[in-house]
Amino acid sequence: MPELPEVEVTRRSFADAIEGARVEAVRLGKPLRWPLGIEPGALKGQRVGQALRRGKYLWLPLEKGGLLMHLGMSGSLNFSAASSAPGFHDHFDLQTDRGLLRLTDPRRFGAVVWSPSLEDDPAAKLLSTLGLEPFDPRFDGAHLHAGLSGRRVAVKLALLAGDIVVGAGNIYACEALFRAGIDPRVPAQKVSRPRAAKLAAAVRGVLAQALEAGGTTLRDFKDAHGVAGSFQMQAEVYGREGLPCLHCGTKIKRIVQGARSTFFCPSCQKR
DNA sequence: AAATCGTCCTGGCGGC
DNA sequence: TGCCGCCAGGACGATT
Repeated sequence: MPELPEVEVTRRSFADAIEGARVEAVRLGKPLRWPLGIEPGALKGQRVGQALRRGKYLWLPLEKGGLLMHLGMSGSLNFSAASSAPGFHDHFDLQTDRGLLRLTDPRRFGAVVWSPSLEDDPAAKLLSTLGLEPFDPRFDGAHLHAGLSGRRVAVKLALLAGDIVVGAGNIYACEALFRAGIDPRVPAQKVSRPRAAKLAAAVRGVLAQALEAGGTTLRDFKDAHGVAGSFQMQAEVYGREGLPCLHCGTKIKRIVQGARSTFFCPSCQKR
């Protein structure tokens, strides 16, 4: 599932190659999460700018507005000089004079939405609830602690909500909580200031490490050149139910929080 | 305001 | 072996 590292790895893998390209054609496949919001033909002839990332969204600027893209659960973007016939799960093609940018997304939770700018709807609305970027210097223990305060939900769910800090989805939230030694079930408001600082550092650390590993590839994820990530090899708790904790040997436990699996070590992670 | 729940979708897997 | 049913999972939008 593309989380921040996967989206950033994707961005880096095609941003330079596509910048300055001119749109030649747009092809839509099956409907994605939201409609494109503009007549595809209207994009023709426009130059592509520098791709940006905000949270798990990508913003591909065009001369008039731009495209806000989300990879959803199973999406990946591919950019190749040679164009090819679309496959069954290819639902958005941006043909340019430098190559074809294609969104492949079997589950179609992803989206490509045209917006007149990042400051106008629909992009502004979609981005308005997002918390700080994890590598923003303002994201620290104080910020995280303030964000967690007054919330009775489990700290794991507060992290996943993305309104305090963006980018940590299910895998990295589990990993960060393990690194910080915090039980994922602890009510958010019960996380002390020092532990919040530890957790903030853990979130940054795990996302940075995943970025270096090219992201996590469980099934579908590939960067824009088809390269898979390898962070799944370094995960300490995610997907390791029943296996011994790499630190203490206790069996890793799996519970369900907010209809999602949480993996944690009952010994290393305290309330 | 915060929390909960429904919703979207389909490959893959467990069960029989 | 083949079919069926269930589930994961990001995040919005509605509801309580």
